[in-house]
Amino acid sequence: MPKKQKYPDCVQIADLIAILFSNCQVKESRFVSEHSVSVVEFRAMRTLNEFKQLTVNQLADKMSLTSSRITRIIDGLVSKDIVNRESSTTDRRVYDLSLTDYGKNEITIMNEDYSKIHKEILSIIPDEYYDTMVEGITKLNDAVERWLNH
Amino acid sequence: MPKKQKYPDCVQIADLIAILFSNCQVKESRFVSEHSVSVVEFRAMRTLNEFKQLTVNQLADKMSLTSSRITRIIDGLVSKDIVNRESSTTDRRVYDLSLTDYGKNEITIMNEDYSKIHKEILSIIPDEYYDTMVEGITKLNDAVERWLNH
DNA sequence: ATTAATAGTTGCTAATGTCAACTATTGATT
DNA sequence: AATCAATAGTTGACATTAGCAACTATTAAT
Repeated sequence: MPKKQKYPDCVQIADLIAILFSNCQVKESRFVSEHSVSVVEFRAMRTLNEFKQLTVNQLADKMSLTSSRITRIIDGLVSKDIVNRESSTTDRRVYDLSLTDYGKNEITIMNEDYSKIHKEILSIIPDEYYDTMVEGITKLNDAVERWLNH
Repeated sequence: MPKKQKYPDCVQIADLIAILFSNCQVKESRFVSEHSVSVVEFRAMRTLNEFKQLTVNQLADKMSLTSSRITRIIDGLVSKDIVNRESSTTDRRVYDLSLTDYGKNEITIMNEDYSKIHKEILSIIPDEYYDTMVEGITKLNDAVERWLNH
């Protein structure tokens, strides 16, 4: 049997993704505006919290930004005492970046708040649909990621 | 029976949405880089294509931007002969914005291409999961929208 | 007729981001 | 060991995206 696609145009889903994307942008900026960091700073903090310690280039890679941009972002976070920037002991060209104790505390609070917002957002979805939703979004994300890597 | 939520923390889904959001950003900018417009310009063109004719304030509202920003965006699109900016006949303070024939042609081509990319992205998802995915994303989007409007 | 409100534009500023040139250090080659 | 190439991060110059406040022109209200 020849392969036949059920939904040939994908116009509906393309629109849907575009709208979701735009709404999430508004959501993100509204969230950070209630804390004392910016959208990128929050992203950098989350990344550093996940990987514990990264070099400038590694963080640039994780965040899909240039090392130059990372320098500036980290400058800001160091001045707020959120990030430690220490010269590597094995290679003096390298800087090891990690969260300070204060930074760890801040990101924990923000993550809790971030989850709380999503809990609030998702509270209107009945429990029995939750798995369907997670599955749907996971599939979409897998598909987008695969496309981005060719 | 007291209400009991099945997934109290929403940490997983919050992370998932954050990752999807970031991936979609990369996807959008890669898409527009293959055409001669920017991400916002594409968004403005799509909005004008959907509503046919809008004033500056109406477009600002649809795009969640300030009228000041819209002026600049439209300046660019007018200079590329994509948008018509005509003084309203009923109220001389108002400008009616609409796509030119060239603009309509361009957005049609871009939309086809945009759908093609999503078709490509979604081609790895088996047909039987497609509905689940659309449903999941729709539910998430409804929830985000409801949260944004308090 | 005067005052209020509205629609859009412009100047200024901030945040986000890239690229190219630079410094300092490390690795490779003869 | 000395030189050259590669790598890591920073800095300067610039572009884009965006908001706010002040402004002009027009319309609505008293």
